Amino acid sequence: MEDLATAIGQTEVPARRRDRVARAQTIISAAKEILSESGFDGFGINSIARRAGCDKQLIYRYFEGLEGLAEVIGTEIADELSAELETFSRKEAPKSYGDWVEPLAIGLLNLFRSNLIIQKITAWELASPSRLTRIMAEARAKRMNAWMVSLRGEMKHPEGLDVGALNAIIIGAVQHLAISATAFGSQAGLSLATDADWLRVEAALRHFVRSA
Amino acid sequence: MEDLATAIGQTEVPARRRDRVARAQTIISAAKEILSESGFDGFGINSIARRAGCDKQLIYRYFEGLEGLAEVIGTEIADELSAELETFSRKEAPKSYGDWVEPLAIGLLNLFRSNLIIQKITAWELASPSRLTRIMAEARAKRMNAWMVSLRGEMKHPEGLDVGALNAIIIGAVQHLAISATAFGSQAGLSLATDADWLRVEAALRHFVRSA
DNA sequence: CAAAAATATCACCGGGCGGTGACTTTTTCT
DNA sequence: AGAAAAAGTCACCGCCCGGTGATATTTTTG
Repeated sequence: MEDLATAIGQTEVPARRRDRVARAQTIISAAKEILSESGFDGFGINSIARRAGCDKQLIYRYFEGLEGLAEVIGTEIADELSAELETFSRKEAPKSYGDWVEPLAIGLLNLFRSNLIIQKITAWELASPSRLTRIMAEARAKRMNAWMVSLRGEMKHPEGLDVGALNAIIIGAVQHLAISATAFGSQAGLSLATDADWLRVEAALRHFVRSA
Repeated sequence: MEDLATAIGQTEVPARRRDRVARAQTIISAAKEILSESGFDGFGINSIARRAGCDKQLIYRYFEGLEGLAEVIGTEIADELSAELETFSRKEAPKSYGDWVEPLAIGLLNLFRSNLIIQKITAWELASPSRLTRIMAEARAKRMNAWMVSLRGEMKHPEGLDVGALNAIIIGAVQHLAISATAFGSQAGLSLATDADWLRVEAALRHFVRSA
């Protein structure tokens, strides 16, 4: 990279031994790792700095403290989330509530299953809401809600169906199952370890939403 | 009370200024309060002793530390839970899956809604499992599972219904909604503050399980 | 090259935590 | 009554936390 710059003849950019953006990224990565592993328990100035291999002072300088760092991570997560949501939102005009909500439910399920950080943020905001959890969850929740209403706007609701309540139930179940699976490997006596287990869940979910 | 004892002529039981069991109960109550309010965040030796108005040493002496205290509280909670579960388990032989699971779902929903401690224990075990959370959740989970299988044994399952998966979904949803309601007052855009809100949830839940 | 600014590190503070030993006061036993 | 045991209090320890000022090192600028 630097070779390119000098070759072009720009103001030389010597391979800096001190690179702020790289450092900042290291810190962000360390914080994300900790968050995935231990949640907000280990999400502290000392712990993050230790894992990033730098002094905690840098976190204050680069991000103006933990809250700033949380904001950065929150928006990063939200961006990744937005991208993922797009991938399973475009189906043709749904014909029924089941048609509409089934891919939504399955998509969310897999999204939550595969994203440990979102699991931790969700779980911690339920167990121990704080400034930090709220900062992180805010951007994410905003995008998810926007996405949902955008989907909802596309279809007409059947008469007599309380779509808001039904969705809250479905989404709640999906979140709970995903979180419980990584925490215990099971939920309410149902093992949630193998792919076969999850296929059962998917089938049951489909059954629920289609028969509604 | 003491008057009665002396009147009868028993070995006099002077109104003790130091009463171990009363003290112990004070400590347990204090711990439960803290648990309801702050979860396992504030569930520490110092904090509990402060709230109970006594020295933390007593917690070590009476309960052999935090873990012992957690065990006592866990079994207390489990006992209360067992009693409550009995109250809505006895319906006549159910004729369908919906018949069987509807009162179960609604009962669990109201039980979780009204029991802050169980909410906190559940939420914390998902967010930050530890020795303490596990100790507390163990007795409770054991009784709940026993109760569920006892119910399950009473009915024959319709063919093609994955009862285990369906139940896991329903129970997960119920738990998540209750916890989310006390934490935010809403879930997935659905307000969960007023009784009317919860009636919507109950109706939607009934709709789900009946149509399954 | 030297001065200035950015970058990074270190040492230290107060405070809360869990945990423990030594102590005083009360109750019970003989 | 006096001794032993139980109940309760106090002071202290080491540890890790978040936070901050002073300092060392590197990079950029003039």
